[in-house]
Amino acid sequence: MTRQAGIVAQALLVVCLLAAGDALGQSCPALDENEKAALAAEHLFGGPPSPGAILIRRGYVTEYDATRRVPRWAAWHAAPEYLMPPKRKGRWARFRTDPDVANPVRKSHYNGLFAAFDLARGHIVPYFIAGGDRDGDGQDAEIETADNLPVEDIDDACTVFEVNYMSNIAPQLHGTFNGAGGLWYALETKVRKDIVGAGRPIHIIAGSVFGDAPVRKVGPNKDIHVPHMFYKILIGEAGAVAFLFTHEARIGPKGCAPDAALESCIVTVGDIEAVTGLDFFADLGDEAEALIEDTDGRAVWQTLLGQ
DNA sequence: CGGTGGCTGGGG
DNA sequence: CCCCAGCCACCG
Repeated sequence: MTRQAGIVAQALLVVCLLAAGDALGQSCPALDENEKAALAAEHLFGGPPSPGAILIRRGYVTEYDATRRVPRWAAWHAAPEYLMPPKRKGRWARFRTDPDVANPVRKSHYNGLFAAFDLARGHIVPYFIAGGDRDGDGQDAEIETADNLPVEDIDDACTVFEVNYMSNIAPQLHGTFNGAGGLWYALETKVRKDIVGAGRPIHIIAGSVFGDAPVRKVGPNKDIHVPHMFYKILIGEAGAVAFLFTHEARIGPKGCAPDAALESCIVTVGDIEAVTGLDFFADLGDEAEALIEDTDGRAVWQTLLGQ
């Protein structure tokens, strides 16, 4: 190949990769109604916390806030068999445009935010629960055979792709929140290693909080809203424990500062409802709902940790 | 897509 | 101590 041809080939490669950078996740088989019902039943503990339209995925269920362009909440079942997703590299690492929302956020919309504001593409439903044989055909998204050849199950690959949809992403401060050393990372790590990884499956609901304070809006159209706070609720057999974290601003009287100890971020489910307007676990019925919402979060936390 | 890099915390 | 894991970023 001549030098000129080499330059042309290189340019073409770059163009193709730039186009692929905003790729759609469009190759996944659609879920039928029976599959959707089963997935909602698995992931959505106690019913949806709001009456809005929900998106049902293989690994989670979510309500996307199309106005603020971030997830409002997401709910998922975190089980030990889901802790083995393919290594997060190559196509498994790619953020994907959600084909199921209108005017979707694209990966490129976050370009430059990290350098300018330390805002990263933060997963609400984490990558590490995207594994497992979700469709029960005996094959995961990617396994190694005896011949050391990777074998792929497209349905389970879609679990991974859907976790990487940009509709599962919110702008999160990397250094002080989402990255190593941040409270969001610290809680995810505890869940992955010390709760689910220790053999105790749980249900999780997490989401964003917006209140009466100035909202930072980012992206090319300045329409991606940076949440004021984030919350996460863990539900186990002993009850629920809720965490409320300040991100850009504290809304209401609760919620810990970025440099607080993780345990000091524990609040009640009612505190999350007060600041979000959501109603969790409504399908349980008043008695069971009150029971799970009135449990001592700190005691539940210790139980989940096996202590 | 592969390669490389920064950051922090945990472990040998 | 260094090295690795898990968050990410950016480059061609």
